Formats: sequence, C-alpha cells, structure tokens
Amino acid sequence: MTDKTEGNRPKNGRGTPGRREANRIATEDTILHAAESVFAEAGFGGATMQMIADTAGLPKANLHYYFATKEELYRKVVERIFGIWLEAANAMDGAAGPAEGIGAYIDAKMEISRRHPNGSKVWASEVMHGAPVVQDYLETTLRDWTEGRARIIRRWIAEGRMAEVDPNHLLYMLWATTQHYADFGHQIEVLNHGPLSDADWEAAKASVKAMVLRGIGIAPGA
Amino acid sequence: MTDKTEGNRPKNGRGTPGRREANRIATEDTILHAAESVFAEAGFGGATMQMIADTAGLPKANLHYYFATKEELYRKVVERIFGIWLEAANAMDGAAGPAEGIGAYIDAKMEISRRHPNGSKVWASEVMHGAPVVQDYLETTLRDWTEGRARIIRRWIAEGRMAEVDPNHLLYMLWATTQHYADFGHQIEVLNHGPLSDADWEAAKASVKAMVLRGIGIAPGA
DNA sequence: AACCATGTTGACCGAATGGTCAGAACATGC
DNA sequence: GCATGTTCTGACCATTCGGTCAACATGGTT
Repeated sequence: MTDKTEGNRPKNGRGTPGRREANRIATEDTILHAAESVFAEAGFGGATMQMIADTAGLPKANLHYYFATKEELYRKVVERIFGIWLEAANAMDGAAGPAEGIGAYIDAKMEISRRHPNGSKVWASEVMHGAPVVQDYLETTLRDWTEGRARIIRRWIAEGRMAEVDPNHLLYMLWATTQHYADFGHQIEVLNHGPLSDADWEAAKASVKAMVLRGIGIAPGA
Repeated sequence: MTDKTEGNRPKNGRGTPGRREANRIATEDTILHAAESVFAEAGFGGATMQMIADTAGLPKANLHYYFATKEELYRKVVERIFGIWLEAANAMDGAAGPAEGIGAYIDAKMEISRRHPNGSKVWASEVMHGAPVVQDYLETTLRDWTEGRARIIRRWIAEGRMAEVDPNHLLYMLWATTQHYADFGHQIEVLNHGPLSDADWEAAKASVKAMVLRGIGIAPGA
C-alpha cells in the first residue's frame, strides 16, 4: 500500500504537505474506502474492525489510531457519502426547465449508483435502521434541500411546463428508482444474467429518463 | 403471550389440532414476528438472539428450541417475506390490460410497504448484502416471474396498449418506487413532519400510479 | 547526531454473543 | 394417576468482538 521502495527525500520544510501528512491522508482514505466496502457488504453490525483492517491491509490497532471507535469510522463513511449525494443535487440547479433539470438529476444519480454502489448501500442501510447517526442531516440539510426543489417543481407546474404532480412523491420516485440500481444491484445482475455493460447502463438511464419525464408530462423527444 | 388463564381442556384426541400444536404454532409465530422486527431494525449482524428473545417475551434458550441457529431463524423470516411478495405478484395476472394490471400491482405493493415495512426492510437488506440465503430464489422463482411479466408487458406494447418501454426497467421502477415507502419510510416521515396518515398513503398511491401510468403512455383518467 | 512528535504494531482484556445442556414443568394417552 | 414424550428455562461455555496499551519504528527539526 504505502510506497517505501523509492527514496523520496523530505524536500523543503515549508508549504509542501510533507510525507508525514501525505501518508496520513492516504492511509485515512484507504481505511475509509475499506470501511465503506465492508459496511456495505455486511452492514454496521455485521462488519468487524478486523474485516476492515484486512481489507485495508493494515493491522487492526492502526485503524484505532486514525478512528477511535467503530462508530466514528462509520460516521465518517456516511458523511462522505452524504457529501457525494449533495454534489449530484446541484445538477438540478440552474436548469432552464424540468426536462433539463430532472433529466440531468437522473443522469447524475444514476452515475452515482454506478460509481459508488457501496456508498449508496451504506446510506440505504443507515436510513433503514432509523438514521441513528445522520438524523440531524435529515432534519436540516435534506429537509431544506427537498423543500427548495419542491418549490422549483411547483413553479414549473404553475408555469404549465409539466404535469401536476406532487413534488415530494416525484422526488421519492427519483431517489428510489436511481438508487435501486445500486442498492439492488445484485438482484438486477441476477435478472440480467451478469453485470451491466456500458450499453446496459446507458439503456437504463434512457429508460428511466423516458418513463419519468413522460410521467410528469414531458414528451420523450424534448 | 400464551393464554394460560382460561382452563381449556384437551377436548378429543382426534382431528383437532390440540393445545400442544396450537401453542407451538403460536409461539413460532411470535418468534418470527419478533425476529422480523429486530432484523429490520438492526440488520442480521446487529441483531442478537437476546434482543429477539426480549422482543418476543421469551427466554433466549426457548428460541433455540424452535430455531436451532440464528441463521435458520433469519432464513425463515426471509422466506416468509418472499411468500408475501409473491402474493402481490398475482395482482398483475388476469388483468384486462396494462392500466388495470400495473395499477393493481402498484396498489398491492404499496399496501405491502404499508403493512409489512419490516419485512420489506429485511428483504432489502438481504439483497443488498448479496442475497446470502435467497440466491437460489432470485435465480429461479424471481427470474421466472420477471421473465413471465416481461412477456406480458411486451405483448401489451405490441398491441399498442402502452408506450414502448423496456419491461425490465419498468419492473425495477415499480419495485424501487413502491418499496421505497417501506425501506426509506423513516426518511419520508422526517420530510413529512410525521408519520403518513391514511390520506397521505392514498395520495402516495395515487401519485405513484399517475406518474407511472402516464410514464408508460396511459392517460391518467383511464 | 540527538531529540521529539508522529505513526505502527502484537499482545492483551473485559464484555457480549451464539449456542449447549441438564433438569424442571407441562400436556397427553392409557 | 401414572408413564411418556414435548416444551421450557437458568446456568453455563467457547469464541469473538471492540478497544487498550506499552514498546517500537519513522520522519522531521535543530
């Protein structure tokens, strides 16, 4: 994992991160990735610090040097995912209309399901278990974000640019459908007789966009 | 739990179930319900036999009398859920057309999300973790069911009764959207500022049906 | 080179977990 | 009411878990 073969010298002692800090960040990242993977596969309760250590290729005690407790490590993993989730949220902003805004949002969320399936699973698991560590995020950030987008959707409806639908239920459908490709990826792979190819993913995106957009009163070709 | 206040006599010794068997079935059911609840809240790894025993109001050793291992108990819970899932599948059969068939299926699945949210969560968790105990169900029963319904949908499309959509992605959308109300029920309750009322559930059903049916080219009023 | 802060690690610990078991309590057939 | 198989349960056990710690290694600074 850590490269100790090459003889990289300390360089100067100013400005540059230094090997110390660079290694620390790299190790933290290694642990977080391993943790995300293990939490996704086994759940919080099923995951053990030993599994995460083995996946990261580090002794267990070293994990506790960077993250004091299993809960703290888990919290960092969930927070990182929430950040990625929020990035995609921007795709809906600054859109000229519902077709572009919602279309772009679906694309962004489908891409997240494809690139970060483990993160999506951890998030799903966290919410399913009552959001023990991100309850405050739900009540503040997520609630604000949702109400903001609902306002935009209502305006689009008022302007006659899309059908009259309940904005909340539309958002739930968007979340559910896009995240399904990550959370239930195993089931989909079984029904697909194998992993989804690039073409499969493009077809999935196109299908979802076509059905959702038509479902809110926007012609497919728009 | 078990009624020992009334003095119910053994009755005859033929045909009738007898107190013995009746109690056994009742106790098994109590345990299965408690297990479903605990597995849903804590996940398989996070659940403990002690939690399930406390929830069921029974000593832990008694659980092991009825279910030898935690895995066996979990398997029974998941199989029970799969059975309920299959019941709803029938709602799509014998329908005159896509509007009735898919509309009824959405209704049935939404009702399951409402009545059996814990079961839905256990199922979601099981699939998310790679279906360790129901892999064979996915490859046989679910695959057959899916291919059968896909054929029906393709026929409807060929008959010009609905828009051209990929049957598999339509089914994924149906599963994702309806199950979301159970699996992410906590998140929805936060955004709804409280549990969903009867009216809320009806509105949810209506919203989902309207968006999905319009999304596959069926007019809302049909 | 000497020093110190930052990392690293094997060995260890108390607590909790899944599971066992011998015997008590019970229902039932005779 | 006695014999017999079923159900129930407290006490117990081996293992595993999250977490600790003292000793050691490393990188940077003077």
